[in-house]
Amino acid sequence: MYALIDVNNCFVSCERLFRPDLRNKPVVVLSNNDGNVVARSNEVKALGIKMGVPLFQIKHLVKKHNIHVFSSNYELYGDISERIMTIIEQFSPNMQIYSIDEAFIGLQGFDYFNLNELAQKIKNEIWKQIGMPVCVGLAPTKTLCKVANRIAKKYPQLNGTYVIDSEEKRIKALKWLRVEDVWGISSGFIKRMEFKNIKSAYDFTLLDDFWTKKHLSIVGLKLKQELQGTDCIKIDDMAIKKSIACTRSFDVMVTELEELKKRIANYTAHASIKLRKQKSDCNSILIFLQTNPFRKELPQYYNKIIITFPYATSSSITLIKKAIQGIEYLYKDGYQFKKAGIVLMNFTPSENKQIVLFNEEPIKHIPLMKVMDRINNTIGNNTVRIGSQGFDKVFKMKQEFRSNRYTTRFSELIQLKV
DNA sequence: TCTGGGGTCCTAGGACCC
DNA sequence: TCTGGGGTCCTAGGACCC
Repeated sequence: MYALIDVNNCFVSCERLFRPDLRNKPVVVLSNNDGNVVARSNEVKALGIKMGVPLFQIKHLVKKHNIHVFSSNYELYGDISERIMTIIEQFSPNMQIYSIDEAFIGLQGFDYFNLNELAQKIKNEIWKQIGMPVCVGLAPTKTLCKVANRIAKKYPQLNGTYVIDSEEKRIKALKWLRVEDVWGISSGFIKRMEFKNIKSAYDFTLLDDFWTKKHLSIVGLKLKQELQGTDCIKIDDMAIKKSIACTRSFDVMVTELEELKKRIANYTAHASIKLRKQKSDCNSILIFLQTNPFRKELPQYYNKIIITFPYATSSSITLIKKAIQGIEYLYKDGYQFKKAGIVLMNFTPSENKQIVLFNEEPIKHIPLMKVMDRINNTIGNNTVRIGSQGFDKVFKMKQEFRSNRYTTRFSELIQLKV
């Protein structure tokens, strides 16, 4: 058996933690630049406001229903998430953090436990220690856990937990769930199944294996078997990432290359810190640049380049140099740019670094980065930086409605003192 | 006027090999 | 005029997730 612990309306619940007066009131949290709705309270869901709609399209509803609006505050959400994960970790040595608000744990060896009691205990512990509401779904496969969790969320009388531990419960749950709500089934798959007249998740499990594999690939077949109760997706320690990205839409249109270079340098610095934190090096970086696709009346441009180097590095200096080469190559005069970003790729562990004969990177970068990270960790982000990052506010964003950094202000305070 | 960010996995096809 | 068979590895792009 596995358990899936999933925070209810995560970002909204984080905001409510420090604004208890907003419980039972309609609340939304927005994406960067206050663009789209990325989290909704139950009250907002009930109004029919969909995930991902742009704020400007629902301005009238915000006013009419007195919806409380927050800009995203990822520092806060990340910190709350970490605390929740620490509690979950205590229930099983076998854990996979799936996203900022979800984690699976493996329950091998829990045969003699009352699983529903265990689920309640996890839920109550997180509520008691942190004040965040979660639902817990238990089942023999991860995909069925997702189903169980959905049921736990949907029916309040279950008190936030549900266990699928019999064939009857499995079939009942799958007949209840619409196929488009199955984890891993999206519009592409639905389209390919159109003529099969499949309505429920249960209908999906009746498909022929051969047909499923042929049209929905191994992914679809695994999904089907998972729903049938065969464990196909193992717990996977996702602690080491395979790529690290930093991309941003700009608060304003940018036309100058110098401005783009500065922004790209900051994105790269940000990503390289994450890279060093997980003790990886990379040997390629993708850089992209694009205009605003919503402004169809303006000339459009999108381009990307992948720069690969014959050695692996995590040096901000080297990576920023490559990123700037990339943006210089991509830049075109006469366009108004709205978005840019970088992705670090092809990781190797730092400790068994391959020695390269013609490495162009000075060996001094390694201790230098260590010192830089240590200073920035203790005194505050960006206290020491690479010259090309400039000295402007680092990630300029429209954030009209941001809450306080309630839990992570420590470094800011020290910075003020300095 | 205003439209997010960060990931994973799979596959087809190209470029090689003998 | 006729032109084989069987592999591996890599990569870009697609599809999916939260």
